[in-house]
Amino acid sequence: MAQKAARTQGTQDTEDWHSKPLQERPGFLIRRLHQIHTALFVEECAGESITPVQYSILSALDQMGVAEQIVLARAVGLDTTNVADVLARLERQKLVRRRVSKHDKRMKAVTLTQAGNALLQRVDAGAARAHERTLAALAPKDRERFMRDLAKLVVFNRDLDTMSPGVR
Amino acid sequence: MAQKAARTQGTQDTEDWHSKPLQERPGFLIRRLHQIHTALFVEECAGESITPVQYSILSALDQMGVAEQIVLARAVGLDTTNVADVLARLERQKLVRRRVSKHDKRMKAVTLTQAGNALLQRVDAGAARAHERTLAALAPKDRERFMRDLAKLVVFNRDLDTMSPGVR
DNA sequence: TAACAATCATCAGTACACGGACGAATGCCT
DNA sequence: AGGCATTCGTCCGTGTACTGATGATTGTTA
Repeated sequence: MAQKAARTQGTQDTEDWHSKPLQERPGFLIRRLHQIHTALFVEECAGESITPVQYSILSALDQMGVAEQIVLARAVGLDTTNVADVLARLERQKLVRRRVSKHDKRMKAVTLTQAGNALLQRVDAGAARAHERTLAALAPKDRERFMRDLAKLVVFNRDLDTMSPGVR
Repeated sequence: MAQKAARTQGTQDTEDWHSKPLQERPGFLIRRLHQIHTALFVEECAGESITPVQYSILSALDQMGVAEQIVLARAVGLDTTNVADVLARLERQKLVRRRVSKHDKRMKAVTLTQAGNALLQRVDAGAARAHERTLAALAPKDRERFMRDLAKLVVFNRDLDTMSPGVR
């Protein structure tokens, strides 16, 4: 499908691709924006030593109450290895608790501790500011549309990264 | 302007921020899109064992001819530690060559080898396809606007990540 | 010229991010 | 019940990404 929408100005074909400056390549800009947001997040949450990914996991946990690692992995869009890694760090800081699930002894049920919950509260405003600053260069209208497009791109490709198999 | 457009679904203030689903947070979506593009890139360049970052560095090198590590770092938006790390891998694969600069013995001048150039050629089409697929969910018009906004966001914040000091 | 600050690369340490392999537990299927 | 594929977590290895510290070199300035 979709085999040759060349011709319309931009969209040059694979030919002269590598002469395209980095600044105009989607992958490059996406990576850079990711870096920028991470830097802003850490800056806004200074003193609390937390990262965007950890914040995502804690947030998800807050919204879900209890969750197995694999459920968490799907929720935040990471593979299970990575989630286990991050959770180990969070557990070391006593922000979450992990215990073997009673129903299925293969699984580990994860919960937020009080400390975890408290951290989430403290960090909340900083996280909001970081997100706000990330998009600050766009006018409100553009910002909303940008977010919609972003969501569309992510949803469209949700099936091809990490947790490909049993999604559903 | 825009001081409390609450009510209209989105844009709530920092208050109930953490009740916002992950799927609607900029940082989350940006991270996911970055993952997706990386996955697509690797998939499209299968067999050639190369990553987007390595491709960026090789591309930059191709466009610049020769470059010191620090120049390269600024060009691709990475810190010098990371660049040195990636370059070490590329050098191990004989894709680049590093030698101490004659003018300034603190610096290392980096060049593309023939193998590096050849790899760049081979990978080019795959890289283009990956970029194309990353944005496939958007109509051409939306795609262009999205890219413009993306560039705007990155430029707006160029000074706060990594190579902050001597950038002009 | 001799002390000094700045610059560049590297090293060590930490954190994300993934694939592959493995053991334990589970569910199914005969 | 016994076998067997699947699922879940973990371990190992690789690759990005940054901070902080260190050593070598350079440029400046007293």
